[in-house]
Amino acid sequence: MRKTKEETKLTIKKVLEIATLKFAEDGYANVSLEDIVQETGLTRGAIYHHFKNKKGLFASVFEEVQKEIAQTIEIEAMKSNDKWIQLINGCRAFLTAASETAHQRILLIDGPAVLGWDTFRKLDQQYAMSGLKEQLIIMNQDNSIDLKDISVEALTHSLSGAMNECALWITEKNDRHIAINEAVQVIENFMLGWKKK
Amino acid sequence: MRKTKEETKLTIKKVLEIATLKFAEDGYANVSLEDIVQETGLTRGAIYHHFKNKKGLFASVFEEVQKEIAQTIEIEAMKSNDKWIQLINGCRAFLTAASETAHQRILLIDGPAVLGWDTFRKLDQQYAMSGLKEQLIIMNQDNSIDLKDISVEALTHSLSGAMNECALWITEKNDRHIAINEAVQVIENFMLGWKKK
DNA sequence: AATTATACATACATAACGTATGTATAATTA
DNA sequence: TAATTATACATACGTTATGTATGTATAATT
Repeated sequence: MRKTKEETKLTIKKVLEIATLKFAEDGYANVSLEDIVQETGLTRGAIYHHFKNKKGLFASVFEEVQKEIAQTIEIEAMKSNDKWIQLINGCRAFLTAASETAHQRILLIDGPAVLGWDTFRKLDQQYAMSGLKEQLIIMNQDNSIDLKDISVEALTHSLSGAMNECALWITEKNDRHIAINEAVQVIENFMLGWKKK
Repeated sequence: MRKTKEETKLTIKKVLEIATLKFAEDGYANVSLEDIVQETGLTRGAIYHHFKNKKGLFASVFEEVQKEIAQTIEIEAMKSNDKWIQLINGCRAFLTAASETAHQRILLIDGPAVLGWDTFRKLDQQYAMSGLKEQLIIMNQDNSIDLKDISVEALTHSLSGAMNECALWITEKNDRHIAINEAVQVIENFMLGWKKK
């Protein structure tokens, strides 16, 4: 009955993939472990062996999605050397990724509710917001922007919140491309006040 | 066993009050109807008589909290005749109310997850965001601001999202007063680009 | 005065979570 | 390589929470 380490990795991956799909489609509360069990062809025992409980499984799923998006952003942002363009491109990449992926329900809706605000914040900080904050600090230091007496933390949270909400808004628009542009334009205008020309 | 209409009103009010407290403290998922039943001294039957189910009870609670905050904002905003000051005061009032009330978990965290994004958005639109959007449109028309080619919708969502996130951030800071000021400053700066001098 | 509607209570069916335990076999050690 | 141990699951069960069906007393209505 015991599987090889390679096989084990595969089963975990399989569970995560299916759980991600189900959670994204139906929402955490509407997915029972039994659903996941059936689609994976495993049993409850298997899942409880690899994950602490339903919430633990969700946490793993959440982190995976988070990582994936963070990577996408990093890649897109780094396509330019201009710090300002990096910022804007990063924002666009987030809006695109977070609104297109079927995973946004996991990331933005169920995430905070299931994990709790503090846990969510820690993870969001680790993967998503730290990058944004650092970028702002760097830009402030090398004079790409001048934040003056503005609180970087408040600014970071404001931008992050604005983009999270926009991602959800974009998803329900029929022409996502237009909506993304509109959102990026707003975000860029938000920052324009601090831009050093 | 049957109560008079007055008494009925009171029981409903009692259930709502206790449910609000419990949901705010422990979160929707961690509150069982049994908890509420015990604290109200009623039975499950009573609750299912007045509300469709647990989610329905939460929806009622959510709407109450929403209404309450909307009122506070309206009152604060209308203390000035200057449209710009109305906007900023409204934002400050929201940040204050949504971060100080113990109800923010209901409003910002559980709300979207339990009700679903679309329902949440509809209610949020009805009570919170419509006011903001209207204010922006009015200001744009009477030349308090000039939004140019910016999408009002995208702007509204951005501001709303920024403030929601800030409200949560403010709550976990030890000096809320300072944090509120920092957040208001950011929001005001966001809008400054469009302000007609 | 008779009827009806309603504000609950009680009892039960169902579903979902989580835990305890068992087992086969891969991995490790002797 | 034989013996031991650790682990990847499966099975079975206990518990809890939701929701539904039904009963009953009494306020409201006719």
